[in-house]
Amino acid sequence: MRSEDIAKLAGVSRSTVSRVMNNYPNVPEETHRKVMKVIEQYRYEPNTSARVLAGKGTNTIGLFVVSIADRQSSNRIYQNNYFAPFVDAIVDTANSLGYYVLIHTVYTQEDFAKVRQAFLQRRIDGGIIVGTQTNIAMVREIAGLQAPFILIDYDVSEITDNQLDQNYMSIINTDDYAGAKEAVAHLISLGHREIAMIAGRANTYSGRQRFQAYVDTLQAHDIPFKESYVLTGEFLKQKAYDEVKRLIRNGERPTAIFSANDDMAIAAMEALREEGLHVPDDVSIIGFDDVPVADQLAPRLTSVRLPLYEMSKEAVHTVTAMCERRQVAFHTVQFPTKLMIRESCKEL
Amino acid sequence: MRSEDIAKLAGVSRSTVSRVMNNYPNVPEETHRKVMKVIEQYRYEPNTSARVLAGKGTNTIGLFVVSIADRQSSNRIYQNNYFAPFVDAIVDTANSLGYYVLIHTVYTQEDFAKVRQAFLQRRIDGGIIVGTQTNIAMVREIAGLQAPFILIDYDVSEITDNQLDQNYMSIINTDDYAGAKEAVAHLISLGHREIAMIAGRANTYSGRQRFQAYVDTLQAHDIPFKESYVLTGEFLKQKAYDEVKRLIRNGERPTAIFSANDDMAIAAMEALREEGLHVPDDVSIIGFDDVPVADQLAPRLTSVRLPLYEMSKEAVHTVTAMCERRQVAFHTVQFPTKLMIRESCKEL
DNA sequence: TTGAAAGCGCTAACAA
DNA sequence: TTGTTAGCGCTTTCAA
Repeated sequence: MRSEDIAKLAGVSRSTVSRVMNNYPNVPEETHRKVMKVIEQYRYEPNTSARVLAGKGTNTIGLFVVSIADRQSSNRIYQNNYFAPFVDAIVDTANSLGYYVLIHTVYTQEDFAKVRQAFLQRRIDGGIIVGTQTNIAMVREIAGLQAPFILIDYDVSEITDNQLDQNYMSIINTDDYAGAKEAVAHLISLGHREIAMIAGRANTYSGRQRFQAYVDTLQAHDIPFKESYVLTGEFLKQKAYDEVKRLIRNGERPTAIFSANDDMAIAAMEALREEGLHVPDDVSIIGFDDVPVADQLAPRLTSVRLPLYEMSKEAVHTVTAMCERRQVAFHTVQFPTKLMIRESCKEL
Repeated sequence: MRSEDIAKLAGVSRSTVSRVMNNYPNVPEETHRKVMKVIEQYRYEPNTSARVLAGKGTNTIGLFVVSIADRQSSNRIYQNNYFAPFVDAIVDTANSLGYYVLIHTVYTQEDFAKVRQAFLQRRIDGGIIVGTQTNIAMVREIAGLQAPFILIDYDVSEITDNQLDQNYMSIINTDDYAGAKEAVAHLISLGHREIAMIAGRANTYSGRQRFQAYVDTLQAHDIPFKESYVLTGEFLKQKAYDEVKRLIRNGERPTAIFSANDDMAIAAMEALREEGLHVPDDVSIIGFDDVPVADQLAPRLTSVRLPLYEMSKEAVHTVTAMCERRQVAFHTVQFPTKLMIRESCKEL
């Protein structure tokens, strides 16, 4: 069924059908009703490709999830404790605004070609990129596409320093620094001074911020920084697990561990258990992200909550506003975190 | 940059550019190279809408997640322990086959209009629907769209009984009956005879199969069926929690509970704990789905594993094959389940 | 208020 | 082997 068919059935021209479909004001109510009746009767839906080709938007946004896990890893699909709620919230919000969401996962540098393609092939009006590792070349390229996009978790200063075209870009972050500071300060307030950290990837903004806050907060409380207490977890369960095992077997005995994300904290708990150490009696642990399961573990994990839903909503609202030219200025938001105190930390 | 621009730069016609882009055989290597060079230099990507309008496929499949949770529920996004791996696996598989995925969540009857729209507007070449509740009218309507689609978890006999057009349809299930039977038999083999069940929704195929297997297996072992032992959990955490509390407060004391999914099993564990009952010492529990967290709980949850990744792969391969006319026949597959024995069940 | 017609960027049948 | 040309189904300008 094409607009021409509807036009014939309603006794009008294709133009009028189009005007009705697009709610143009210069259609008398009578005509509108007449055409609408046929449209509904035949459940006519205009062909998206045709309307896009004729100049309309796609009403679709791209969601690109840059994953740190291997494509090969067979349990990769179980590693997205962090991303799933994002995807969920973004899809929902977009849907509720009448947008479709084209989703693509990115594992390799070559996969990035796919995000460029999606824009260049005009499959989407705008995009949201989550999980980006520092990659100014990539960001510059996307910025050059002149299509609206949002980066979630990216260093704003890197954009400004490199004088990128900011007209189509926005950045949404959480206040990772403040969140991490609060977490470490919490441990210190419980009497801990031997605090190890399982660090995230240094090539992500959040990874760097959380680590820097750890360093600074120790210093602010006159606690010496120990190199051996810094574990490189890279945000990966397995890495964290191995590092914690190594730490313990080296005879190190921190009384507390601050983990840059919950997945690693969970892996750490497992490693500690296997080494005969009890959480929180022997070692206190704080995670980051407050993934859904944090509250279902034994002991329930103390963690820094990120307002993922609000962030996703903001991302979708911003990108669609940009798509519709309702908003043009470069814009960055930083959402506050919240320390969720549960059972995994003990006062010394 | 349009194909015409490329044509000019390469000194050929648009047709030749098109032939190169589509890997037509009748282009001499020389010409191919010449054109390719310009294409790569300018990073030309053909406009998707134009090629679709000219008769090509969209290279996009729709993924429709029919959710049982409320759109309103603030913690809805945390309720998708089951769907997240599906989405993940489907997106990945599709991406690896060169397909994009358009994802949409469906909460209400009206939302179903969106899946029809996606097809009718020709946004997608085919679709996968997961989480469908029995809704023969809906299935009939989609079948009438003459576009390939896959139903995951749907009663095959309902399709055949209703004589639906099967030319564009396939169904992928797990052997829920066998899985549930194995789970209940496991409890019985541990000496349990007082076995309650938290049932899923009766309007889903898996919900019905799991329940029927419970009934049949009890009977096969001469264990009387007790109406009061059937809790209506509807696959929802909250419902299950409330029902378990009610059961216990009514003074009922089953020694084991078989739950139709893990989310409800987790809720049950919480409810039992609050009632002062210990798992597995006082009550044994088996879940279904084997969600990622099942292995991280305390005690680690015994559960029936579904091969989600394989199912997703199969779904994507089938739907793309149908889109490309490589496969046309109606086709249904049933994947085997596997009982993962962990710590939540005790021998009496 | 409405219709005719041009054009969006591509593919494919046809002709050369 | 290559180019010309006619659509694909819509929106929108222009003219009536």
